Amino acid sequence: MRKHPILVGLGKRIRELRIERGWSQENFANECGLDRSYYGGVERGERNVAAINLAKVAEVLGVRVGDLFPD
Amino acid sequence: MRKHPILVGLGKRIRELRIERGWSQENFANECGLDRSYYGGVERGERNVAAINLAKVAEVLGVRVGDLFPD
DNA sequence: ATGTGACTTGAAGTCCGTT
DNA sequence: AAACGGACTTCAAGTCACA
Repeated sequence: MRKHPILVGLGKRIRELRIERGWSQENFANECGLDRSYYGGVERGERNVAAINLAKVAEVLGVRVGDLFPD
Repeated sequence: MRKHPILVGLGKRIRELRIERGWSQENFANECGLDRSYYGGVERGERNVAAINLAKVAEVLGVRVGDLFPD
């Protein structure tokens, strides 16, 4: 599987924000309209997630898409 | 899914930044390691570009990935 | 130099399950 | 609650010819 550093950083950041908000992966994934299995892979940095799904995640988290990427 | 507003906004922003730097689509795409035709589609909002390609574009533009998304 | 349509291939994304 | 797998279907990635 792929573990591109960009994706790992992205996954870690999203996970942080989700946990801050007290969501489970499963509930959060459902809220975003994503499959729980797929979403788990995103947090683990194994999925090269595309822009529209990034936008969905950012919206549910209540942040801008840019905030999903670590500096 | 094609011409999604998120993608159109993203493409416009990327185009702005590219033109500011005086690149042609073709030269810029090559610099990013992308095909010019594919890249053109990104600027037109016709491609749901994924995180790794966003990272390539941001790097060549010298901005953070978050800066590619309009507020 | 860019827009566009058509195309193939590999990965994105879904749906079920078990650990 | 989360990781992980199999078996799918859909779409992003990447390329080309032509306008």
